[in-house]
Amino acid sequence: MNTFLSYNVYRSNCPARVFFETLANKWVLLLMNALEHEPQHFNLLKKNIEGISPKVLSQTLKNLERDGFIKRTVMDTRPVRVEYSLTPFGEDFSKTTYLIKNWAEKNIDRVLSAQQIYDAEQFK
Amino acid sequence: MNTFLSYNVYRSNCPARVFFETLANKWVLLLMNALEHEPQHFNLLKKNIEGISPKVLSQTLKNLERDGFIKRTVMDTRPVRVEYSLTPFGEDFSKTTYLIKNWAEKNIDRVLSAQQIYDAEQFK
DNA sequence: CAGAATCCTTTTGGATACTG
DNA sequence: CAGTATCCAAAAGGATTCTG
Repeated sequence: MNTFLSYNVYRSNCPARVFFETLANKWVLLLMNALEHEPQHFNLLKKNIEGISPKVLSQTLKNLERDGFIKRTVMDTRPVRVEYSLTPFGEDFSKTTYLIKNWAEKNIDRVLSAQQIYDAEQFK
Repeated sequence: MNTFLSYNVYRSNCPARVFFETLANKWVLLLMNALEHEPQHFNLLKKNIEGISPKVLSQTLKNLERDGFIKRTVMDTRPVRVEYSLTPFGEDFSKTTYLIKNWAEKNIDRVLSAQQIYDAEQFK
């Protein structure tokens, strides 16, 4: 069945690598975080995640649904409303994505000053 | 100085968002993990991270050095050897990147079966 | 060995208009 | 409202060759 003794993201055609590459995407990570603990509708997500186009939002949601992270619920209203929420599996993963988001927000100041120092050094 | 009351990755021109987008990259994440606890030379990294080209490896290393994650040490030998290692700041971040890598390797089986179920459902 | 340079392919994404 | 479709621009990446 599976020819890999164990999964390894460093191997270019390991399934874990392929999957890992789909996760290493800004829209995926932002979306997972945006949905943490609060289901949202399509247009709300589009508004909350600044800069995402309907096309990209749509395809990213579809992929995450396929991977089992997101549940798509069509509301029986006119006009139709569609609610996106995390599955328990998605909730689990979002704990990890949150850490990256959080780390970035917490450490950006330090990165910015490292960049300034580096750039000044190059200029000399 | 800084016009942002607080950093927020959901705002498209917040510095934290810009930085976050540089992190949401497969080569960055793989590289950070590859260097965890073991400094390596250029060609060793190239060998260990399957599929990375010298061009991409070089530019990714340079960016990570600029951000303060990586230290580049030129060895005084012939021919020259260059050692890449994580800074303490990089070590800290690598703890987070490790969690993603680890999560992917641990949960890939579940994702693969979710995909199969989803695809079968679409086919009906 | 470490990496720069070049050129070219592929992927990703953005804008916009349109539909059930 | 929740998308899809189209077309196009931009960015990322790959292969290869070359040099100090």
